[in-house]
Amino acid sequence: MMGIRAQQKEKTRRALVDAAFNQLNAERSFSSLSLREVAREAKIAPTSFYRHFKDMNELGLTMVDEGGLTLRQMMRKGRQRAEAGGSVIRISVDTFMEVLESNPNVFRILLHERSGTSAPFRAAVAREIEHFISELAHYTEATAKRSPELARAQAEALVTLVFNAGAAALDMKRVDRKVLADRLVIQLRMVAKGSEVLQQKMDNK
Amino acid sequence: MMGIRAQQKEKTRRALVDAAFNQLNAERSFSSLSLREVAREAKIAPTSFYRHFKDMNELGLTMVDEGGLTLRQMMRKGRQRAEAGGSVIRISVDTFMEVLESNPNVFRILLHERSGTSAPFRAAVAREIEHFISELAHYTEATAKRSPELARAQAEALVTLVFNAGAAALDMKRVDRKVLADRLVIQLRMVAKGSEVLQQKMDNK
DNA sequence: TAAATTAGCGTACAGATGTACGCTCAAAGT
DNA sequence: ACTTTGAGCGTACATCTGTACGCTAATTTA
Repeated sequence: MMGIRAQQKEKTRRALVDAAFNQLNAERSFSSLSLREVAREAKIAPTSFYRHFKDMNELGLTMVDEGGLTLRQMMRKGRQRAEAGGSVIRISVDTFMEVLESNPNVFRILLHERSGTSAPFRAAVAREIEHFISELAHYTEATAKRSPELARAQAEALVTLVFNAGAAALDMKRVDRKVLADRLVIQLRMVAKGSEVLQQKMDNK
Repeated sequence: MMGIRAQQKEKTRRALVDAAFNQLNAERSFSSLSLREVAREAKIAPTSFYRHFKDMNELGLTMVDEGGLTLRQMMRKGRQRAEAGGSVIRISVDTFMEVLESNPNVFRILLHERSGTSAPFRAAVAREIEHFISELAHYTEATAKRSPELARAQAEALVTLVFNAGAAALDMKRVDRKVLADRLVIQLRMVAKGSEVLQQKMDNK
């Protein structure tokens, strides 16, 4: 059990993480946040920040980790829904858009820092997305009988398209997001179909 | 003809733009540059910056415009090469990678600010990339007999995959870039093939 | 030739930033 | 009951930022 002291500390730590997440929006990226701003939002003195994180970088990596968690929860949710039958692609896109909508700032940090300026950040995000890709590749290899190379390329393309659409969707109105999602589904079908054809060509040689 | 005075002014202006481009690298994005840093690099006093640009934002938009120019030159080059025959996809990817390698910082600002925090920047980059997409869609619609909607979705997917690979390639060694380019070609073929199949299905109804 | 324009500079200032240091005082450990 | 620990605070400082203001000197215009 956690002592009173540890509980309070955890609470403040969360306040810091939440404060950082809350300051993110279309016009504000993590790297533009200052330590003092975050501390201010979390209602602690700037210098108290150091009781919890070595620096802003460490806070950021914590946030990316939480993003990874969200991604994995999303995968589980998608898989569950897919079991009930229906178009896997459609279900996945809908699930993605739902999760995106209810955790915009989690995706903001993932999508932005993916091509950000901090190498550790990029690596951390890449690692999380890699999970996604390799799981998808494995799944495709097994169920759709693709060669490992093709499965990998296909998975990568799918994930690229999905995340890219996600970044675009973040600051859209619901209506536009719907259009985007529909087009995304078509694009994913292109990749899936095309991959199938390429695989057939290889098999016939 | 340009007077001595106007010439010198233009020279300094270029020095500022070049200074900004030169400060960009994997660890340094445009938005992290300060007016003073740029002025320092260009060897002028900070306050002289204002003789050329209203603020850093205006400098940045100028840089994005130059990026658009590079993109259009690239398209022209790709088209010329493609006329000589061969795989359009392969030729396009190779051209892209070449241009990327010789103008890394131009692509840095385009690729980074595409998902950056400044709305005007995002709009400017989006406009440049939109050229790309619509030209490609038009081309595909004409030569491969696609419906406008499918051509558009296909072009968007292709461009997304290419630019995404470009962002990843920026900070890779030559060898890794080769692997990436080969995989990109496969992915683009998937999209092209898949689009073809989808179009056929539509036509047969 | 005289007057007007202007690119570039130096000084100056208010505001923000990260963080070092030492204090307090409630909780945990003994 | 005592000592130790440590989360949070306030003060302080050096550094950086954007930019206002006024000057100079060379070019352009009249």
